Amino acid sequence: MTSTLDQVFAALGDGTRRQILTMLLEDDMAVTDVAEPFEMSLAAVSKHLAILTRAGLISQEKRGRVKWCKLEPQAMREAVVWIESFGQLEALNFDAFEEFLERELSD
Amino acid sequence: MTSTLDQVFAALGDGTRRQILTMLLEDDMAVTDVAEPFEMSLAAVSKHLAILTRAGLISQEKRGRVKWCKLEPQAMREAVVWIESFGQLEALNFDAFEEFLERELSD
DNA sequence: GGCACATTCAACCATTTGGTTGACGATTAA
DNA sequence: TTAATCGTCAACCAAATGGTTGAATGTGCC
Repeated sequence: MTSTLDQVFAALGDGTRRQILTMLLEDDMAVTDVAEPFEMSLAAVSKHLAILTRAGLISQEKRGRVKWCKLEPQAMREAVVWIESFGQLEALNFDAFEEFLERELSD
Repeated sequence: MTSTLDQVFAALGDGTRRQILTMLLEDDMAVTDVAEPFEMSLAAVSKHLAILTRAGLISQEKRGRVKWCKLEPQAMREAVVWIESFGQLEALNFDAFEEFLERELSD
């Protein structure tokens, strides 16, 4: 049951990585610049970026010797849909909802 | 930097746990009943429930020898707020909602 | 060419996760 | 009181996380 959803949520489950994503809202950044505000090694930040890349939350493109990190916010979409749909489901009367589903999916 | 947000996102980063949350949408459940559809030991499910409890996504109350699990969906609120800050959450699109339903409720 | 810079790789370490099995304490029911 | 049920605990295992350091690889600059 390893889906993208697994990786997206897991990637978001770390404050350092959420902070990186927030930084990338402003602009694309080189790995070294991403690492600058953190009190950890460059290699550690590089690993965080790999996890974000694997989850599809960022992309990395090498130009010259610099690797640029770019936010890919649509990767969050599936997670948003899950979490938001969850909220909507919760508000529903489940029995009525099942009837609705049967009607809707039976053709 | 371990926040509730860390725990909520990390807890959601596992398909088994998301499925448990979906099951609990319908009604409160005993641990044994939660475990029933899964092909893993009761002890394993018990650990998943502990992780969900630590994240605040469910609560557990023991009555007699049965421990009841109850969804606490407001724990997701902080996560929704965070994720919404990326401006990706437009009005929920119905197609995506249906996709979600088919994924979550098909089996 | 040679040096400095940007980034990753490799090896290591401690902790957490996701699973197992078997024993155990608590509770209910016969 | 004895037996069955509910759920966790303890010990173990393999794999992943989050970090370190030091060496290696590319690339740009003088």
